[in-house]
Amino acid sequence: METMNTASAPADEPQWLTAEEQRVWRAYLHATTLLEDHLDRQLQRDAGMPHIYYGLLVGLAEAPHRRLRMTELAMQAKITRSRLSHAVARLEKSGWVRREDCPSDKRGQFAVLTDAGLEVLRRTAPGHVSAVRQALFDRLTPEQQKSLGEIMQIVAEGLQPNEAGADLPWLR
Amino acid sequence: METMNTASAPADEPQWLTAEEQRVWRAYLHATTLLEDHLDRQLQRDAGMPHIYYGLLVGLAEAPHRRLRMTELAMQAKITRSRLSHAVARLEKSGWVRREDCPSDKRGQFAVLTDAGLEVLRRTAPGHVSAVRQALFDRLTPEQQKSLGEIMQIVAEGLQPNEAGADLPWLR
DNA sequence: ACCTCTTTGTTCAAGTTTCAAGGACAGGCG
DNA sequence: CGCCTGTCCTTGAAACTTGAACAAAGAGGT
Repeated sequence: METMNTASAPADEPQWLTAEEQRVWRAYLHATTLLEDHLDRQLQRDAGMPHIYYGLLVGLAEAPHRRLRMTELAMQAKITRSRLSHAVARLEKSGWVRREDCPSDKRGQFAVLTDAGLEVLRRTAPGHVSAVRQALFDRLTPEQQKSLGEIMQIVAEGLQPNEAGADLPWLR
Repeated sequence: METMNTASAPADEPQWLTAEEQRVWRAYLHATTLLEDHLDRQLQRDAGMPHIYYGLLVGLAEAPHRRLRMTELAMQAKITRSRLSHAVARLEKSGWVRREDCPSDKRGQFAVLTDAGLEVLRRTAPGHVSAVRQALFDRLTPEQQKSLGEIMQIVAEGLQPNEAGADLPWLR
């Protein structure tokens, strides 16, 4: 719990955000929560499921044979296996996903997108894409889009549990 | 989905995201969910509350007399009044916030940051700021930080029902 | 005063997420 | 084989979120 700052900041003083950094951080928080809420409501209304569940169906739709091992699906969606377990149970109840045993590993389960699941995607994808466009891409210049992609790529890599050579000094 | 259109902008065909846009969008989704999870866990561990609750305390700490009307606090945090009601109930149970009646409007309630609440903030803010730095600012160039701020500002404004000291003539 | 519409904040029920715990299998090693 | 140890996934309870419905009080108009 000690800070090891020695250079520009006093040893035990935290490095507060500058005024400019605060503006950026708040804008980030506002934009991300507003957008997430917006898309959640859009999908709940039009597809009957929250945004993250929709993302699961998309992940399955793009996978070979429309199926993925639970762990793979969880990693792709950046959620815990526990959360995925509950989510798939719900999607199964809705008839959009079905579970299948893995023949080669008896612990394993496949999540498989059903025809009904694919149909839901087909029906709701245009509206969702449109919502994303309206909220994000339509408002940004090509340069901003490019910049956003780079920035988010960097941030995501930095937080990936077991990737990238992030051996930064672990000061807190 | 197959049915691909050949023209650039057919009237009734959805405008799918380009490959580049998809990359940006996925990077955005991954980065934001990873960062949100990361900060949620950091604060749950160090402060005993989720990120959004922490934001409520910060909002109160910065308000005059460390107090805000429920609706104002909800707007500032970009959450519904219902959610805020539950959150404040929980924060009250933890002793970090207290409710007070509004004298001028008998329906109204103030959420007031207690001394214990301020103390929690004082104790945990450095660690949180540090976490934000490590995950975000330390990884971006000054130009990227600036760009991120602009982009998020635009997105937030686009989704805000209506804000910014806007006294615009609203045609009804 | 009266009536109506809006605002404020809460509550209920249903749904979702988290964390800790656990069952079942796989892989390696003596 | 028997015994670890790690991986895969599920479960249950508690915490959190959501949307609709609600009571109470303000705000205006007539």
